[in-house]
Amino acid sequence: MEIQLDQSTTPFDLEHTLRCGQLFQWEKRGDWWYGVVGEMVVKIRQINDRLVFQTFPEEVDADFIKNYFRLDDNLPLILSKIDKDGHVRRAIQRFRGLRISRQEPWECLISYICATYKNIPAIKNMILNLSKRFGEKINFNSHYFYTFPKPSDLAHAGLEEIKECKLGFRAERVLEASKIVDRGEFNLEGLRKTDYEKAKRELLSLPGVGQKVADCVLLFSLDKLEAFPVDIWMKRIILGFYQNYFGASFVERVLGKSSITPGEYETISSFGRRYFGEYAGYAQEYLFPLSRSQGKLVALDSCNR
DNA sequence: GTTTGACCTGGGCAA
DNA sequence: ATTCCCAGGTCAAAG
Repeated sequence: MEIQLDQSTTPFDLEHTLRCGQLFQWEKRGDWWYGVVGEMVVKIRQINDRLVFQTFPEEVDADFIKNYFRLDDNLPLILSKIDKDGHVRRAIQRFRGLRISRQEPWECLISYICATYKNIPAIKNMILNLSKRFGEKINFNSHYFYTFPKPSDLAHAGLEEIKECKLGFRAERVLEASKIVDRGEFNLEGLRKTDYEKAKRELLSLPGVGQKVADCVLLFSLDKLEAFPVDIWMKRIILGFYQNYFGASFVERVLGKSSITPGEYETISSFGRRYFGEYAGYAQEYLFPLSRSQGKLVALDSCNR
C-alpha cells in the first residue's frame, strides 16, 4: 500500500522520525525500515512524497500508518506555534517533517522504565530481549521479528527471567508495574482523556516512573503534546540556549552535575511548557536531535561559556 | 520541601 | 585489546 503525501500541507520525514530516538523497535535494512507495531511487522520506506508500506501477518489500511506517525497532526500549524526564536527555527528547518509517533501506551511505559540510566543501544537490546523471550515470533522476509510482550506475559514472568533480559535493577520495576497493569488496577488508556496534570500524577504512582518517564509516556503515547520531558540532553540544550530565562547560579549549578533534582526538573520542564505553549512536546522533539548531531555540540558549548 | 547516594551492567570508546 | 566510564533517572533515606 502507499500513502501520497503533500509536503506543503502534511510534511513528513520518515528518516528523521525513525532516527529521532523515540522508538526502539525499528531498524533499517537496505532501503527499507522494518519495525514491530502491535501484532505486526511493518515494512516501510519513503520516496519523496510517497510512503510505501507493507504489514505482516495482517494487512492494514493507510489509517493505521497515519495514526502511528501522527499524520493527523497539523504540523505546519504546530511548527508555526513553537517557532519562538532562532534556535528552534534552525531545528525546524533542519529536521522538517520530523513527527512524534503515537506509541501504544503499555509498550511506551515499559520501554521508558527500561530507558532509565541507559544509552539507546542498551535500551534497544533490553526491549529486544524482552520481546524475544515473552513476545510472539513473526517470520517475515526471511527475518524473525518479535512482538512486545503483553502485560500478563510480564506480570507472570519470574524476576530472574526478566533480569536475564539485561534489565538490571529495572527488572523489579518492570515486573511490579506489569502486575499492577495486568490486575486491571491502572487504566493507561483512560489517561488519554484525563488532563495533563492529573494524568501525570497518576503515572507517578507506578514503580519506575518518575517525572521524566511520565512525561515521555504522556507525550509519546497519550496525546499530551504539552508534555516537555527533560533528560540530561534536554537540560544541556535548554540551559545552553535559554540561560537568560534562568538565574545564573541555577544554570551553573544544574549544568555542573549529571543528574537533576525533581525541583530542577520542574523548573526546566515548566519553562518549556510556558515558553513554547500547548505544543511544547514538539519543540522538545525538534530540539532533542541537536544534541546528537555534531555541528550543534559546538554551538551548545559556546552557549555555555 | 530538598539533597544525597546507591543502583545492575551493557556498550562504547578513550573522556 | 582490556580497562574504564557513563548511561534518555528513580527511589529512599537523611538533614
